[in-house]
Amino acid sequence: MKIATFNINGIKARIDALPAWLDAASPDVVMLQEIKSVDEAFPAEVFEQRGYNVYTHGQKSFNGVAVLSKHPLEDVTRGLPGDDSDEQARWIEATVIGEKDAVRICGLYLPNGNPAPGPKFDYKLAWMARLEDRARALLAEEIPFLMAGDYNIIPQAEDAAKPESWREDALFRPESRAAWRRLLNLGLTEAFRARTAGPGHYSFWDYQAGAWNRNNGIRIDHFLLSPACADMLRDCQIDKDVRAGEKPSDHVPVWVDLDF
DNA sequence: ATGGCTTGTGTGACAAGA
Repeated sequence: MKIATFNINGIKARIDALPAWLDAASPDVVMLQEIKSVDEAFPAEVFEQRGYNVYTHGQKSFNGVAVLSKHPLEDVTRGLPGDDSDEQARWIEATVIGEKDAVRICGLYLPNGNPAPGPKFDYKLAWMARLEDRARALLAEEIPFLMAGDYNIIPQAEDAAKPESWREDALFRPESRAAWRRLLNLGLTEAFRARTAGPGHYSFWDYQAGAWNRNNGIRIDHFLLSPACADMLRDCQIDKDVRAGEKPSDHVPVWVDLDF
């Protein structure tokens, strides 16, 4: 089962590039972030024509997440628990039934948090505390699960081409990385680092200042796997070449191949 | 980078992103 995450930076702007990647990569499931669309305006038919079931959790102008799945999903829920006043569309979860097992998949768009310090950074950290609570609850259910998406977290210095320039940034500040480590310390496995060591692996390159041409990137799109899900991991890759395509997103897809 | 680009909104510039 090939499961991908892709921050598309607007479904309207990616209406050619996203189907082109789907046709080339043919993932079974895709978690999308930053659809920047309300549910009614999401062009589901483009993906239904390609055999995908479409589940959206959108909002006007900003944020918005979705799941595309060749297998019908069960028990789809929208919104991260823990704050009924939070109106930002950043979380969707569902169950995928495989041949041997079922896996709970969570698609997330974690707040950027800049400028830090400030209210946006406070919101990021509060959101990460709710994420940790949700991970604990899923662990207690003892079902295999994964949490995938744009975490807006640079885990370590090796995950940035120029780590010194991110030192004060909400993506790399000590408080953000500590919250990330608390997730790992629950017993979750980061899929990419379970298979690939060393620097130079990125999932985002800014549109500005020739960041792509200079390979000035950061790795901020991640998969966290529960222990049972980590046992299913066969592969994890970053589709870097997508960044060189026609009218690309500033993020590229990351995917796992799971045996279930 | 005091943001050099790209989005959405909407038809003006601005807000937001990372």
